[in-house]
Amino acid sequence: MASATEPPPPSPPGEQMEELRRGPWTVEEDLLLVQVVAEHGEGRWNARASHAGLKRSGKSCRLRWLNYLRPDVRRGNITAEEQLLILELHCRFGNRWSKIAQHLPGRTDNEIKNYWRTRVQKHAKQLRCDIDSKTFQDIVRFVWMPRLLERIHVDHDRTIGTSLITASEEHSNFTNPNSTVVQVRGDQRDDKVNTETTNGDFAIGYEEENWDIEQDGWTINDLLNEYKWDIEN
DNA sequence: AAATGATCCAACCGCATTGGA
DNA sequence: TTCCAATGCGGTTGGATCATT
Repeated sequence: MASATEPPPPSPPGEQMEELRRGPWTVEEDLLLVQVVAEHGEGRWNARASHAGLKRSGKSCRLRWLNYLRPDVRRGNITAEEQLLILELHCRFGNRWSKIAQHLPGRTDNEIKNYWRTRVQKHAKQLRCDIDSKTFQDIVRFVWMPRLLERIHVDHDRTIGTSLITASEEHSNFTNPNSTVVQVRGDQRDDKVNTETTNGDFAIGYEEENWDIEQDGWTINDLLNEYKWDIEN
């Protein structure tokens, strides 16, 4: 936390009264913050802010550091593995974002929260069910999570180059060799979802998914019942 | 090409908790 | 024990960007 060489106490009264800056951070501000944290470490954010000459609240500095400037912060798309972990952990911890973030190195609570709100809640909305409902929890458990597992499996095979079959074949065989259910679902969804790419692979990306199940004549119960039946047999 | 709507995400806000004086 | 500043956390907002019409 605080280093031996502490910055001087907060600025004089005149300066304290100065209006604090808000909104997006500039490159210059980022550099100042990085520099002051490198010199004095994290914590005591109000002192750090004034020491660096930043017209920002300590709170704002802390948030900027933790969510953006920290060297170990991981940026870019949430991977299938991470998605799966988030779904699992959310089952266990609920909206305890910081708790969930502890299990995803480099990901911030803010990022996970945003992921949940934008992607997961969107699906609940599309399915016209409450995100906290048993129905949606079942969909997550029995449909979404198996599909993520499947995707991880496919990606893994593709990466190590041992799979000679196409992802589309894999897609229908993985969860249950006797099952065609997942494949049927995939085929029935929007073109954007499981579009076959030029190399014959399936783009099963979550980002492209669009669960217009009811639009395709499938109700939530149809989906759950059939999928439950399928995994039980 | 312009207008409009949808989506994403950085940043803010308010409340709760912690820890030191 | 009480007070208060710092910190942590979850919810919310607003602007930028992308997609669609």
